[in-house]
Amino acid sequence: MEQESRLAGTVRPGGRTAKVRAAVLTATQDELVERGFHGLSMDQVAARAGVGKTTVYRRWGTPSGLVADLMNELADESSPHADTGTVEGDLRANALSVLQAVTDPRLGATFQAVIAAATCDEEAAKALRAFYGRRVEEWAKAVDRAVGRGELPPGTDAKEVIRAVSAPLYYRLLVTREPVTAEAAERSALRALAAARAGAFAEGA
Amino acid sequence: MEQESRLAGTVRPGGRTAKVRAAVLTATQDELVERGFHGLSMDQVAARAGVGKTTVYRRWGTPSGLVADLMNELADESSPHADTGTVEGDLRANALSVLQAVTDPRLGATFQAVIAAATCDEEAAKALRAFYGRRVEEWAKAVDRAVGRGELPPGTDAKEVIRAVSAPLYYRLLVTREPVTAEAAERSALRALAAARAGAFAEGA
DNA sequence: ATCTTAACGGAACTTCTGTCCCATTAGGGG
DNA sequence: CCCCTAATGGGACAGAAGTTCCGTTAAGAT
Repeated sequence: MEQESRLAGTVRPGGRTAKVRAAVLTATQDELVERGFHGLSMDQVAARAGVGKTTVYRRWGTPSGLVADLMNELADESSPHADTGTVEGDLRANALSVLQAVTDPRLGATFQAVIAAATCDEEAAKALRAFYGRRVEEWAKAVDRAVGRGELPPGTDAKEVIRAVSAPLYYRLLVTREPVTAEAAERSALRALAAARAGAFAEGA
Repeated sequence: MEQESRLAGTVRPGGRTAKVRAAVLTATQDELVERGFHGLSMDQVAARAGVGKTTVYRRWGTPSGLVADLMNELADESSPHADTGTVEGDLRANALSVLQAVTDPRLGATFQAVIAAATCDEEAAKALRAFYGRRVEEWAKAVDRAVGRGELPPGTDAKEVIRAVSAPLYYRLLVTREPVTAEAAERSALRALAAARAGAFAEGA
């Protein structure tokens, strides 16, 4: 079997191809907002984007593929991370940035869709990991700075602290499905901070 | 329009109907383990359960409906919660119980499916809330006991502490999709405990 | 034991999903 | 500027998903 070549649209990614991709990804997000991942239909996306459905099937294959590509697109837009001078300020900023993301109608719908897709599609799971992996690394620097300043115990696992800030917000979003509020975000940041100060994120513990 | 009556199978829930439900829910879980929520097909479930597909469509309507009913079934099986004598012991027990649940092939696949379904189906979302609401309440008693004993500050939000133990584990399961290990569970319990001891779950904070 | 009817199941049917083929359009190298 | 071909798009098609109709089975009341 001949080595299956790269995806369609990668050899000649000029004007038309790029326009098609943009139109399709926008249409995908619109559909996600209106119908959710479960209601995402390739035909519908093609119609909405004004492109042939053959093209959508050929380039993205499945709804999961669409959603994974959408996430990859979002991952490229770098998230500006704060440097407020204190861990507390930085962690609050982080929590609020997560809040803003999951609260935004388009982004929120997209995240939920990717997470749903990732439960049974490896491509979507990969896109999800890539997105959060990068984001967590960026914000982890704030924790490392805090350790340097002596605000947090040496050996503190910076990435884990950042994940601990996000986790309760995603728990609310996905599991308990309560509204993710600014108060919840604040509390989440402060709780992670309290645990970090107590050394619960340090190596030995 | 005549008030649409109650669901099929609720007026005469005797032997046959109960058997059909059991067979269908078992088949649903089997399919979830093998194919995931995305691959759950009503026809396939009907065939596997050995019942008519008409019956499955009539009683459950959609894959989300199947999964929601499955979750309701699981919610009825009460989860024994521990009383080890210390908060630390109880929170660890809680974390390990979550670990066990999400690690179990059948339960884990079911949880992921319900969470995926809940992102765009209100019925599934409701079943999910009911399941975790009850579970959290049960385990929250352990935190209340700890407050009574003076192990944790007065005014500690017991349910929030319990949610804080679970959150990082679900974050791993759903978002970062790293394996949920016993170490992760232990740490999660200890971090929630550290924050609670520091008063980060108390009223004012 | 008998009767009523809730619930089930088979089969035909419609709609939607996904594939294939081939003509058309336009990127980008020469 | 022209040519080659990557990429698109329409239309026809096969198969799966979902609906409807109606006859059959058995729960539960009398």
